[in-house]
Amino acid sequence: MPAASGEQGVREQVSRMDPAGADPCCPSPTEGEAPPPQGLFPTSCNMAARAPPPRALAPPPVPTETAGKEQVKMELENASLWKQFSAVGTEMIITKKGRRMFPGLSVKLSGLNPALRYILLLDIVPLDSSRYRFQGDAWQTVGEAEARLPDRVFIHPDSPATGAHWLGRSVAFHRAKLTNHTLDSQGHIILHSLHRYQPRLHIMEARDMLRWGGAQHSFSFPETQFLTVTAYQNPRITELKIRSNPFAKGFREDGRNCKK
DNA sequence: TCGACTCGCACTTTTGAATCGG
DNA sequence: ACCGATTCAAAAGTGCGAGTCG
Repeated sequence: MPAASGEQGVREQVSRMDPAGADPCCPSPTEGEAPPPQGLFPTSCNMAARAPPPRALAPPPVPTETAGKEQVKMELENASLWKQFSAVGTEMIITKKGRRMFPGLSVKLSGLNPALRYILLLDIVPLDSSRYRFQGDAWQTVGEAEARLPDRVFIHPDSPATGAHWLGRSVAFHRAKLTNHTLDSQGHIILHSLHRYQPRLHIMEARDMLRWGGAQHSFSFPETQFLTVTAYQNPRITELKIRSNPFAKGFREDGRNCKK
């Protein structure tokens, strides 16, 4: 299946950590996108104020002299599935214990330096400042969004790995979990229910897990935007999920658990 | 009263340890 | 002793529906 081209449906921002500049743990918002209310990574104060998730670290920067000379590209592998959901209005269940995303984010990378090491990150940012409700047959805004929660990132379990490792294989973030538990200690990404979000993927040069720095590439795919819910609102989304998700096989018409 | 949320259920897939044979 | 393939049980991931909460 041909994946979406690097130019189609992909927005990339490339930024560079300034070794001697502003707070390296909180890079200023990248250009070309509405600046999120908070930086990509929590401030050290934020990190100290809450229990750190197992793989969500705020490492010190590493000055690097090697910038990506070739253009780094990221393609969404399962873009067609995402587009099916997006056409209906993607909903993601969030639970207290954490729920995986479906569809999951699966991408292919190109343009990385095979010899350099990289860390791949996923974070999810609010799309707007509204709260939503499913009324009639559509989502409508019903008021102001709740206060933004502390940012958390999901670090791909293979990180850090060389460019050679990431190139030519599909990189899946299906283990990332979403929760509505504001005091979550499992490192899941905390979101508000009934809000709209945009997942973002980041590639960072790194020598190891504790020394990040150098060029940073950020990508977002419009078709991966979603609304968070604690129970599906749109029956068409339920139908699509049951049809597409192997774990929900039991609810298909030929399954024993299907409702008549 | 109503909408949002939680929890347990029955089902499926995934994962990893144990076992077996070459 | 080692390694790869197979088996199997436990863990994890699904949506549903009833019950709870504010």
